[in-house]
Amino acid sequence: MTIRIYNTLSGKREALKPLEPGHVKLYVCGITTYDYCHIGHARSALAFDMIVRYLRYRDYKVTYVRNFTDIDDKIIVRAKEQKCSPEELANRFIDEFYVDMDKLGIDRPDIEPKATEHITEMTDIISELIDKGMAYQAGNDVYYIVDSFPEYGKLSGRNLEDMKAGARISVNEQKRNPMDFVLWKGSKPGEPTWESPWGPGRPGWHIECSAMSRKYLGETFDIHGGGKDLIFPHHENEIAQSEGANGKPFVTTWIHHGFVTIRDEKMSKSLGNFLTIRDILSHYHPEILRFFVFSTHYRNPLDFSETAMQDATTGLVRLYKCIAAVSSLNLAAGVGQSQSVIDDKDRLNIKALEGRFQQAMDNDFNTAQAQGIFFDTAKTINRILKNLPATPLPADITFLKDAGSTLKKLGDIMGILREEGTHFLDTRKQQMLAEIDIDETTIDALVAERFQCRAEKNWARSDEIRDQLLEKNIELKDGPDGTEWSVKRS
RNA sequence: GGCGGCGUAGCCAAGUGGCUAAGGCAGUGGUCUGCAAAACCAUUAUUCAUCGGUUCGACUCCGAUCGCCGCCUCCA
Repeated sequence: MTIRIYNTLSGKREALKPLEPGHVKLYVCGITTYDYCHIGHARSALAFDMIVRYLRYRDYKVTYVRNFTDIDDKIIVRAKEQKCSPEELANRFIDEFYVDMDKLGIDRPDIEPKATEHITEMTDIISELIDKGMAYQAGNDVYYIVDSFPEYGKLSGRNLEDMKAGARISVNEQKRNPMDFVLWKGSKPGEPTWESPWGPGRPGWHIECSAMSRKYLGETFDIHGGGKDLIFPHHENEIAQSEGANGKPFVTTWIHHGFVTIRDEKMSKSLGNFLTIRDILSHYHPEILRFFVFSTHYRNPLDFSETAMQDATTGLVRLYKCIAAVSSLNLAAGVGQSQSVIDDKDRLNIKALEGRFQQAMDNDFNTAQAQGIFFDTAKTINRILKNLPATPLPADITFLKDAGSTLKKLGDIMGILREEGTHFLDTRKQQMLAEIDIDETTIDALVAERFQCRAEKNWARSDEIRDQLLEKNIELKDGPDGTEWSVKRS
């Protein structure tokens, strides 16, 4: 089976064929470091984290590069506002970014280059483009000549004529063609500057990715990724720069993920409708955010709402309850005299888990389908658990425990089910308990009183206690070994 | 205006032309229970925005229409 990936360049799903067999080289556009990250950034980081984990699970070696844009207009403006240097501002938000990434359990990429540490690599490419007649200096700026690259527009499906017709680009007297874009900006007083053959200045936005990807992954590599909003102009311009300078294809496969929306509108700083990662993580467990993110295919829009987060919570708790129940099975308890209670259909269903998971994920990383398979498996496991006799066959217990381990192993690719089931549920219980107006001692006392009442068949008082606790969002569960309680979400 | 995408049950969401249109949430009936809860079982789309076309066969391909969203300016 091969992994098929949707390629923005061709508009089709294509089989993954790394240029170097078995080794995938991946470059992802990272953040501009001037503010806290919102959940749109989280989706990007999570999507590529999942992709890298899946490729590694499928035995590919992966070299994963993700950059930091640490010099740019927004950084300069924000630094001025906050009365610090652009460098200080950038470093501060890189640190904050790592705080969020660590909380989300996202692995670090192999290489995380910063734009400001690769100025020479950028000026090299700019010089090459000038030598080839594909760029020109105008004043203290250097521009790319879009007309020199006949394939300009091939990624975004545009042509220069159409773009000029609907041009919203501000007129710049220096440019020969309004579509030409800046490679190097002459510096204004007070701005960070670097020396260059064209005078002091700083790089344009697009050139950093051309320069850093070439340095770390070569002139041609397998996958380049980012948000859909980067298709034009950012990635289109990268192609023009890199293919122009190198005279070789730049990237085989372009992966672009969809946006996080709120009430079906793109979450963005300019609309002011964004929620930061730390906003969300102060209310929800990181795995709940991950479960939510992966409930929709990565290319589709993902609409954030409290309801959707509640659904994700319910779903993840359901899976955790299942694996907690399996891990609490005691292998030594079985004395082996009973027969297997697992019928062939259920056995096959559980055995098919990993194969079905791979089939879903091979098809353009279909995590939504993969989650469906998890639920389907959990349902089967729960059914078997229900039918398990007091002294189950040890082989049955082993079979179930293996199924639980497989769920955890596959869940780890999406970054879920990483905790022990009982630990996750207990922690959650404690957190929810802290939010409501009752303590554990009181609950235990009432439960004990109710136990006595039930023994005396005093159902009136027994129900009264249950209702009283339910008012505080405490749900009771009477089992053969006594009464358990849990905190209900209000 | 140009380009791209989406429209599948009350809600969310898979579906790589052909086997019963996954799965989750919510709902309903049942098993269990003193009654509940959880879990399990059953049930919930003769139909995939609409209308045409291609095909032996279409949710899936093509065209048109309607609606929504995104990009074309910084953006994940």
